Amino acid sequence: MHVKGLANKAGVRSYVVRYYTQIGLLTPSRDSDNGYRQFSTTDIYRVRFIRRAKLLGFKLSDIQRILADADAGQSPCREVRQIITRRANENRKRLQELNALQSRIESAVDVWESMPDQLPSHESLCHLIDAVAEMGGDIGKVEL
Amino acid sequence: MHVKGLANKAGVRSYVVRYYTQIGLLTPSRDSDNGYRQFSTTDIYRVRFIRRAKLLGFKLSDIQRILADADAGQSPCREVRQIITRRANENRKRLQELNALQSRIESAVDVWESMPDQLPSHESLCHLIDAVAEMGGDIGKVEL
DNA sequence: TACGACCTATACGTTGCACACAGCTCAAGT
DNA sequence: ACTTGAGCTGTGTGCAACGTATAGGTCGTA
Repeated sequence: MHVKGLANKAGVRSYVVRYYTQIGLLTPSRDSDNGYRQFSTTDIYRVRFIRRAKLLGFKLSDIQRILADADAGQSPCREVRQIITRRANENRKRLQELNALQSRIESAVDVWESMPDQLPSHESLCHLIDAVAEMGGDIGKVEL
Repeated sequence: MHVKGLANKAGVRSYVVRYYTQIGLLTPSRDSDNGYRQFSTTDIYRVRFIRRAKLLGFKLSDIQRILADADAGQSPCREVRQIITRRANENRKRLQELNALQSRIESAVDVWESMPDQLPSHESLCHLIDAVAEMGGDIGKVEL
């Protein structure tokens, strides 16, 4: 099985398979004829496992550690429990931030409905955005 | 004013100033003595504006367009309205996804409380993760 | 054997920083 | 005047997880 074959059976795109190979999540042999990556049927389970783990919010680097345990014949479940607990907390915080962002956006849209467009002045590049800045919060790290 | 000066007055780190310069959000001249980036006081407003816009979920590429309008003496507000409306919808979708993810995670943690760790078998690399896979959903694109 | 659809490989672009490293500047101390 | 040394500067590289651009290889059919 080559790249496309595995990709189809696992439900991902070809470049995903190549990327996972590149970072060591998959370790195919090479077809001696043409040098193509040669995958086994267990790689199908492996890729599906990776996607399921990502569904739960695991990062690929997490998954790498988990798979390393499994490959070594050890139960990765303890590792899994640790990671998922940490990730759950991170996500909770992230969700709060995003919810706050969305609130800011939606109230901004509301406010702007009734405001006219205006040319930029010296200290205000766009009063629409400055208007929201009044609504509080310092300018810390923001992520989308 | 050099990099650190602007960074302090605008409330960001030095490398942020350098990055914004690199992508063209800031266009300092160069100190003829030593080649350092030379900023003006209006750059302080500019950086603060950028941070406020980011607070509202604008991407730096959005901001670039907005600032280009403002630099050309045109009101960027129409552009702003368009972008923010689009972004609001995107964020709404993203929030739904993240909420769903968090639900999956938390119920997974609950389920796992009562499950024992287990060695990986042929078709199951980690039954803790496989257990959640049963709970539905295909393996589409997932983002953290 | 020639064609062309499809596959492959590598390499680079994306976003918004964060950091490593080496060199430069400037004030204080001797 | 000279030497520290802290702190600043510049460039360059790395990160996550792909997506894409490009050039070339392979295989079935005619």
